[in-house]
Amino acid sequence: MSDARPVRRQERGLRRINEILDAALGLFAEVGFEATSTNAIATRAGISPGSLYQFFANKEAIAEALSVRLVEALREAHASAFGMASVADMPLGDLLDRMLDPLIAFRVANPGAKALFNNPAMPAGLAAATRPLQEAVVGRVASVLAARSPSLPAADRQRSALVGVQIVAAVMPSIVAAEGAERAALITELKKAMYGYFAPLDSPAEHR
Amino acid sequence: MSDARPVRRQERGLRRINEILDAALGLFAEVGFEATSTNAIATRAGISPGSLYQFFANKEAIAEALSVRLVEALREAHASAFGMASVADMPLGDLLDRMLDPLIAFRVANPGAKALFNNPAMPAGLAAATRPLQEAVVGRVASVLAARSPSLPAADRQRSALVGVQIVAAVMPSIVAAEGAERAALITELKKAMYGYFAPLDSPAEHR
DNA sequence: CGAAAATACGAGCAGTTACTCGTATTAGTC
DNA sequence: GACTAATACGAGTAACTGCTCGTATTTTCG
Repeated sequence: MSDARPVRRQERGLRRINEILDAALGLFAEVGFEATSTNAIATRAGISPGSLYQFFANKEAIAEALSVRLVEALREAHASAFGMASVADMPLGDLLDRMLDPLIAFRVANPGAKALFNNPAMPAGLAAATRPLQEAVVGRVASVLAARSPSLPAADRQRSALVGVQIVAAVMPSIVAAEGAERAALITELKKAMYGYFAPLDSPAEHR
Repeated sequence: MSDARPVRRQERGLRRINEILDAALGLFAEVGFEATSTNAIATRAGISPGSLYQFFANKEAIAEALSVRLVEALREAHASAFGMASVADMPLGDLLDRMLDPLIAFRVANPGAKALFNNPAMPAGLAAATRPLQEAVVGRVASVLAARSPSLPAADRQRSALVGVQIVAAVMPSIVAAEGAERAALITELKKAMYGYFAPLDSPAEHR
């Protein structure tokens, strides 16, 4: 109802935006989305509360921007992992390695991402802000599934992708929290679970 | 540091405690733990904020008591489902049905339980309050695993139980949210995932 | 240079939160 | 019936929340 006028950002402003996003990501990692106050974000970013609101309309908008930044980063991580290789022809085990390893590396490197990813107890505002992220991830998995199992009905495919993503999301916090050998063991368990779930759905060429 | 003196509850008090717990469970289901205010719990329970604190030291203590109540209810649900039948000899598919069906029924009937169960984004206070619940559930699964696969090292068994519980916890909200055919389909998916994960660990008598 | 836009500040606002406290009522016990 | 402990009330408190606003500085650009 008021000004929809877009602001012409200068370089300084773009830098600030990134600093704010970094601060928010760190705080989300440490105390979660709800418990992170906008004043705390501003303080960690080294600016005043007023300045923060020069760049973001509200707290939810920060989560949204963060979500966009994460989709982008994840897209790149996966793109480099897949390269030109066709997703349809790979053995399932290799495919899981190629999809999960970058994702795990990403989550280990960005513990704050946890707050943004699909998890069952997401506060209302956050859920709205990260819906595109969730959909991007589930859609990505569904399209891989479509390539490998063209005979699977679309609804089943979508549901399987969702469940697969939820399983990964469920185990990921333990993986990120663990270290060394225990982390490796948990990663193995996750892959076993994913393999056990997807192998029966997979293209006949794959399993025995 | 102050009074550790236990209060001698009268019947009226015990009734109030249950009313408070019911109110809290309902609100947790509707808006989540963090967003539920203690004043709102008191109001729904039909008492004043002051009265609430006659029975619970703080908000976290309410979650704790609720957690205890849920462990109890769940224990009963599972006990009646198992009866005398030995957990060690059952086919894996049957075992999964017997463990998961009552759990799903319980969660559908108690949507508020969602806030109390293991989920990755649990606020700090709630996590502390419900740790016993998590441990009870994981321990239960681990002991079933121990009965069926005695050769599995204890550490592996514990880890597998944890991952199994996390998978269930991850898919459960979707199941509770869905209805009719979609819910049934999601339950099937969950069981497929659990079967795929546990079958390779299971006692040799079981698979093929 | 000079004006407009972008960036910056931080005290402060209205609202909410978990929780307290002084006081009143009710129930159990001798 | 009297004494004590349990239950009940609800206005109040201090802290904190997301966010605003008046004002000041810096940058861009003609």
